[in-house]
Amino acid sequence: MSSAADVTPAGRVSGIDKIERRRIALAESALKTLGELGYARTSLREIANNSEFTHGVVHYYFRDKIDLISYCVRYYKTKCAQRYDEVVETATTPDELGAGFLAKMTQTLVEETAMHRLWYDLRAQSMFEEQLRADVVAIDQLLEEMIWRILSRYAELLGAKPSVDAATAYALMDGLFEQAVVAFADDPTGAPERLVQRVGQVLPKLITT
Amino acid sequence: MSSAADVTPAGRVSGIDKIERRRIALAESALKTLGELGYARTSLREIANNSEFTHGVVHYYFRDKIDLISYCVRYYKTKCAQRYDEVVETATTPDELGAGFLAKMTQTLVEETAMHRLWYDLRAQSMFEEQLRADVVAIDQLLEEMIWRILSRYAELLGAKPSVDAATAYALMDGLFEQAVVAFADDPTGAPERLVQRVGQVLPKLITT
DNA sequence: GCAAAGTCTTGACGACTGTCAAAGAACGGG
DNA sequence: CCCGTTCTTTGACAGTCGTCAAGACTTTGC
Repeated sequence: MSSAADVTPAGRVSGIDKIERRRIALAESALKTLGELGYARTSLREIANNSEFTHGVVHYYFRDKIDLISYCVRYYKTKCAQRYDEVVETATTPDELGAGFLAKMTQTLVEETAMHRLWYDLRAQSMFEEQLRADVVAIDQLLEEMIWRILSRYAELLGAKPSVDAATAYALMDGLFEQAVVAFADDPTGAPERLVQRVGQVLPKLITT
Repeated sequence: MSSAADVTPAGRVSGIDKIERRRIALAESALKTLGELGYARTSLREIANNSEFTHGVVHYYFRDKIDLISYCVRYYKTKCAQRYDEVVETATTPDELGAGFLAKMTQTLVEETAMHRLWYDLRAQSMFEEQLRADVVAIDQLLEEMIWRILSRYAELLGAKPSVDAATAYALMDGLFEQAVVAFADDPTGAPERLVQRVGQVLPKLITT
């Protein structure tokens, strides 16, 4: 498992980078705990216990709990942004793009279940805690753009055009994905296959030839 | 404001009914607080404070916190089940059904924002707390059937058939609605209109003439 | 009208939370 | 090597949480 807190080849890190690396290391550890327990049940002490640090260190690098969570969310954002970009860039046929998209979708559903659970949790929490709202909105925007890149490229390869706007397309795909995440949490059996079947059902309806 | 704990005209209530009425009154009060604060920030004392009862009463009628929340969820379920049934039964043309559906959808978005926020919160929590899972799954099932009644009736009035299965249709509609609820929580301006526009965009694509 | 059952209030408990401050360790420049 | 800065540990704080129990009040059955 690679850590983002690796030192440079020179063995030294500049001061500002060092504290940034600590923050990243803490965020990664916190995300692991958050994904396991959810926002409500995760305490700073629990985060510290599941890491190599003590609970005092957390407060040395983050002003308070919201600051930490907020940082985690922003850090997480950078990871899921370009998850599908490779598929979009390499696919040369509609089928290839569709298959690649579905494959990546089920892969992330299975391999990063905890992160997705956490995302839907945090999005719900943002409706009650306005301090989370800005970060959540930003991630939603990012995901919407990602879906739009896929859909418009898919239409382009078919010599067609998307028949819905970006926000609608994202809401539809997200609805299917969240359903799969909830179902997967309840019983992993068959959830990925059902997701593939349903997305495959819907995707052709979102373009006009 | 009518309470579900009204006494019968005779002024007496049977023993079993009385405790059931208390539970309902407590659940309604709890739902108000839950919708305002969300699952994580709602304590039993807060529920009691926002009601006419003391915190001891809560524990007299409910074994523990999960028992109360679970009861609230089941109680809430019965209210949203037949929300759209009237529209389905009275509409005689596709446009009438579509318009009625959209009108009810935006109405409940605006008037019952808190309840919807709570629902998406609880569904997310159910992925971490398995005690909530059964109730959440039951409600999801109910909502899926509701959407299916609308869509299949809509298709019927058009002399057509739905082009997606019930689970897919529900996931799509739910994705659009959740997007609207989140957007509405952030900024109520225009969210209902955007929801109408998007659902109107999608609905025709879910049937094959 | 009295005893028994049911209902409610009050106060307490142990555990947990976020936050902070003071003491200690590690480190780097002089 | 030593001293000042940076980092870390530890322990404590005030508050809140869910839970429970002992007693007071109310209703019911006879």
